[in-house]
This record gives sequence, C-alpha cells and structure tokens, in this order.
Amino acid sequence: MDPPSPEDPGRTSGYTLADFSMFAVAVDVVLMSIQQRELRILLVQRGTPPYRGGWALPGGLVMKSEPLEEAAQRVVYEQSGIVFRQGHLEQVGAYGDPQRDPRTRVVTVAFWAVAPQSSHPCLDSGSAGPGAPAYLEFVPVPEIESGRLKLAFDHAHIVADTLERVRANLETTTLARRFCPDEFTISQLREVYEAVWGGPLDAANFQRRILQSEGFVSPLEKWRRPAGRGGRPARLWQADDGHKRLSRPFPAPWRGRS
Amino acid sequence: MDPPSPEDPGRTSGYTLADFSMFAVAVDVVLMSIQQRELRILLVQRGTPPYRGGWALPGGLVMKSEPLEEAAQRVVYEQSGIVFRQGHLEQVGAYGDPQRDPRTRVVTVAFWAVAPQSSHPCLDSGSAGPGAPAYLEFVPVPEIESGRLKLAFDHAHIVADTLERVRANLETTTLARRFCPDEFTISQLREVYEAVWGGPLDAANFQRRILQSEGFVSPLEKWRRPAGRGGRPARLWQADDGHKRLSRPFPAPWRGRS
DNA sequence: GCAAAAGTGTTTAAAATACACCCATGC
DNA sequence: GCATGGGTGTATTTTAAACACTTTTGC
Repeated sequence: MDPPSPEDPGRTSGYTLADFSMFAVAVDVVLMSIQQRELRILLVQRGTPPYRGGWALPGGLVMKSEPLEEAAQRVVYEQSGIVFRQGHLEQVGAYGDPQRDPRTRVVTVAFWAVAPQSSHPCLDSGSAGPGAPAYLEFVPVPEIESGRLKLAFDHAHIVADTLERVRANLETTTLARRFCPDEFTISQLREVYEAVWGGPLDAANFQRRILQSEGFVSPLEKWRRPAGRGGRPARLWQADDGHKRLSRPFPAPWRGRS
Repeated sequence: MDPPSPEDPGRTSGYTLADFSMFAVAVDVVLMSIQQRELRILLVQRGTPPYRGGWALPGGLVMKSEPLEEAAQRVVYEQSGIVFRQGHLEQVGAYGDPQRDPRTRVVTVAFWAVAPQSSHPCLDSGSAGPGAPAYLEFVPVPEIESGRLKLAFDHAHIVADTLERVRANLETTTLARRFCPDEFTISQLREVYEAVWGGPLDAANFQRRILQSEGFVSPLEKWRRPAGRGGRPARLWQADDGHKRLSRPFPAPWRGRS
C-alpha cells in the first residue's frame, strides 16, 4: 500500500463487508531430527496437485475448534505416524502471501518441532485421500540448503527462517536439550550443536562451558559404557526444568567474527 | 490432542469437509516509539464491543487479496493516522487460540513496528464505524508491564512476546538503528538501548563497542550542536545498509549473569 | 570560570581459545 | 600395549567493566 495521502476525508471509508473475506488457515511443520550426526528435516512427496510429486513440509488445514498447536501435531501424525512431545513445538510465524497457494488464499502458520531420534516416518496405508503424501523421508539439511531440492509453495522460505531461528536459539537458550533423550552425555549434547551449526566444536571447552551455565544440565550417578572400540565411560546428565534463556550466550564459531 | 493410539486403522479417517472451516484473519500491531526517554506502545481505547472501553493494540481484519504486511500498515493508518516505513515492520507470530475472541474464531497475526519519533496519533474524525477507536495514546511500557493496565483479548500476551523479542534482538542485531532518525549521534543510539532495556549504560564503553561492530554505523562529517546548558558537539552518524546480525552479541547488563 | 556532554585512555577482571595431558575402557 | 573417547589443567589471547581524564561547547 502506498502511504495514503493525509488529505483523505475519512481514513476508514471506501470499504464494504465484501472486502473482508474468510481465509483458509493451515499449519506446516518443520520436523527436525539428528540422524547419522546430520540435522534432517521431514519432507513429504506430494501425492496430489498442486506441486504433485514435489517435496513439501507436512501440513494441512486447521479444524474449526482446534488450537494451532494441536493441528500441527495432528497433521504430522496423520502424514508420518510420528508423535512428538508438546513441549518440543514452537511457532516460526505466519505466511500469508496472497499468491502462496495457486488454488485459493491460504494463511499458514509454521511450526518447528523435534522428532524423537528413534522415530521413523511411515505412510498411512489405511488412507489415500487428498493430502495424503506419496512418500516421505528425513532429508539432510545441507541437501535442502544447497537449493538442489525444490520445495513446494513457500516452504523453502519457511525452512530457511526456521534454521536461522534454531541456530540462533542454540546460542542463547537451552534449546539443544530438546534433541537429546532423557539421559544423555555431554558428547551427545555437543553432537547436537555440531549437527545444527554444521561444524566441529572443541570438546574440552564445550564441556566446561555447558557446566558453567546454571540451569542447563544436572549430573546423574550413572555412566554410559563406551561404544565401539573403547573409551572412558561418560557420565549421564539430565535436563534442568524448563526452556531457559542462557545468562551468557553460548559462543558460536560458525559466524565470522569481526 | 492426546497422542493417538497406534492401532488406529486409518490415521486420516473420521473427518468430513465440514470439520475444516474458514477463519477470520486479522492483524494486530505493536507500534513502538521512544518519547521522553521511555519506550512506549500505541494503545487504542476500544469504541465497540467486545472489551468496549478497554485498551487494545491497533488491529483489524485482513482484506481478501491484501498481504499481511499491508494490512498492518493500513490498520495503523486508519486508526491513528501514523504512517511508518515498510522496513520497520516485523512479524511477531500468529495467535489462534479458539477462545481468543468471544464472537467467532479469529486467527491474528501480530507485527511490531517503529513509529517516527515526531508522530503523534490522532483519531479519524471522518469515520466512527465499527472498529473505530474512542481514544488512543502512546503508553509507557512500564505502565503496561506492571499489569495495572488490563489489555483486551490476548494482547497482553502479544506485547510480552514482542518486548522479549525486541530486547533480545538489540543484543544480537543492528535493530536499534530503526529507532533513530537518518542522522543520529552515538548518544541517541545509546538512549534507544537504555529505553528498551530500561537501565543506564556506560557511555564510554558503549561508544567503543558500537564503533567496533562492523556494519553498524558510518561517520558523517557533520556535528550536532549541544542542546541545553552546553557540552561538546557530537558527531553525526548514519546507519549502514540492511538489518544485520552482529558478529558478536552486544553485552546486555539487564539480564542477571551467572 | 564552571557545568555539561562528547569522547579517549588505562587499569583490572573475566571469559574464550588452544592444546597438553591424564583417565578409564575395549580389544 | 594401544587406540579411543571422556575429562581436567593451564597458558595465552580477547573482551568486558570501571572509571579517570581530556575535549569542546553554553552561559
């Protein structure tokens, strides 16, 4: 909208009720998982037009009296069979460009969530209705960010915004714990940072830095046996309560310093 | 939604088209301004039910083919006469609780923006239709955060989320420049930080820290005469291009350190 | 001259970085 | 023993914080 000229007689005049229509409201979910030390995002191959055969985020329309968060959990379950924790769901934002869906105007609310590590997506054999995906898998983030994979709608935009948010939040909050099981080692936590930031961290300094942050992790009197070809047993830790902002940001080497 | 039981025969069965309805979509805007060294937010006193007479954020329904950002600019202009820059508009998120509006289900997309310092809101004498506010003013943030002022709908929640975001972004981005005019002094920039964070900063250390951050400000060969009872003239600076993430976060004393 | 605001210098404390080194295990 | 991963110690560099001090103006 051009800045309206101040000499307009009445600023709210000129509209009729027909100008204000109802909208289709949808949710799209960026479901993340770390597998083989790589950050991955669940993508579905669309079984119906538009963008039939193209890659997209799991998503769908919100029901009449359904909270947005519940819709996000529902569509992920319907399309992949994956159930994730309520606390591990966070909003990215609303995407409402009038042209974003070629069929009709849709405002979509994007969420991101963490899938349990063990979870593997599976198609719903019982239903192949509209919206049912043809195929789905956890795709490594580098493959998506390279641009080789074309995503439907504005989903590339949604993914980019989400990754920026998640990477930034790793610096300033205790978010990394969400990617870990209930009991975890400091190395597992470090692998989260390395997978999301996409680069190695000094294990010694990482350990100290985490333990210095109050309210991040608490020690357990348990140890994990070394896997593979040996190594000292690692102490297990549990997450402290709540999703907190760190008192001091966690230093991120992945961004060029001035 | 409870986690659905895995033995459900078909995950997508059981819905009919009637379950997916159309929604009213609105925008609400947290318009900020620094006046008398205080951060303030534009609030309108509602002229129509619900919450008639209560305080609320400027907002309204989105039109059929209107981008969300344009709707945000439009409703602020209609309700206050204030026009702000496109670049100074950022989304906070979508708020879609089924009970958030007592009349019908409304999904609102919240934005925050910066008003030019000189701008003062005025009612639209030409129109008193539905949605036209009865009164409006820039209310100091401490007054809102104290809880003495009750806000309509979930607007207290929107304001809280916005303030958290803006305060955090001052640390990690060059956001503060948006609150300044085209040419400004380092003290003016510091006053932005002090108003938003709500506490004093060391002027000497602040100056150095800003100048060390590449891509924040560029010097002009201009100086501002001291106001009031004297003082050394201050150099004027201009904002470097774009809204950038700082290479190193700006230290915030307002958050307790561990 | 004196007060006020802008801006620089200097000292001290704290934090990040790099990396050497010890610990406990599997084979 | 040796490789492997867990974990601690320590020297070095970088950054933040506190505040003394100089500069340039208005009155």
